[in-house]
Amino acid sequence: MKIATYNVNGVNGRLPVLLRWLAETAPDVVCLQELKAPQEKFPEEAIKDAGYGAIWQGQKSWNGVAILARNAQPKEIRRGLPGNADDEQSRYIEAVVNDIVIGCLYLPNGNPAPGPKFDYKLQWFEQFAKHAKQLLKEGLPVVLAGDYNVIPTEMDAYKPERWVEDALFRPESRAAFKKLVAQGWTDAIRKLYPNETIYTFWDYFRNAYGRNAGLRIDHFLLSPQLDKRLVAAGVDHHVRGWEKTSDHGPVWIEVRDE
DNA sequence: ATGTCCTCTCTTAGAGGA
Repeated sequence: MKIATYNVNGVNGRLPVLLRWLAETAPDVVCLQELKAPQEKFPEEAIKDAGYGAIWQGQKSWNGVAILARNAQPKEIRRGLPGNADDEQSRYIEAVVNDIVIGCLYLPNGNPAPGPKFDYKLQWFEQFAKHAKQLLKEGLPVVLAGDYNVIPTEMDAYKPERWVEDALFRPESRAAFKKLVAQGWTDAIRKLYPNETIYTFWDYFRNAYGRNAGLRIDHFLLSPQLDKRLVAAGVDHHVRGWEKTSDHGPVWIEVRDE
């Protein structure tokens, strides 16, 4: 079973790219972020015609998350984080597909830092970590997939020294990610590729993709019950080279069926 | 500082966000 995450950067603006990638790689589950579309403008029909059931939480202009399942309907567990009821930003949605709990997240960017946006990032992170801990306690196969907006280590940035003041790489962000993983999660990409340079995002500026000046900020965290089933992972980085493409590439893992 | 590209609006240019 192949599970993917993809920050599409506008689900309608990128629809041809999304559909082309779905047809080419046929992932079983897809977590999408940055829909940038209100609830009623999600391209439900086109995605259904491509063979995918979907649940989504939209928002005008910004954010927005969705879970797609091939030839199936994701069974929704929740939208929004528990304890975050007054959060107006659509950043989390959770469903069960094939007995696997799929948490799809779009963690706040947090720039400029320091400032209120960075405070919001850290507060959201804390709420998310609290929920993640609860999920671990349930002992189920769980994947938390999405755009974490965190560069975990120096290995994960083309020029880490350029990012030290940035909300994606500040010590507080890295520490929050590290603390989350330490609850008992496995960073799937890093587990399978402990020493390789792997990027999931390339800025639109300065030909970043052409120079492979990227960042690794889209992650899969696996609970122990899913980690033991992990067989492969990768980045469909060629998609980042397509016309009218997102600044992120799709990232995927493959897990054994049980 | 800059670069690019998305979406929305007091819309066809500019603002805000990433």
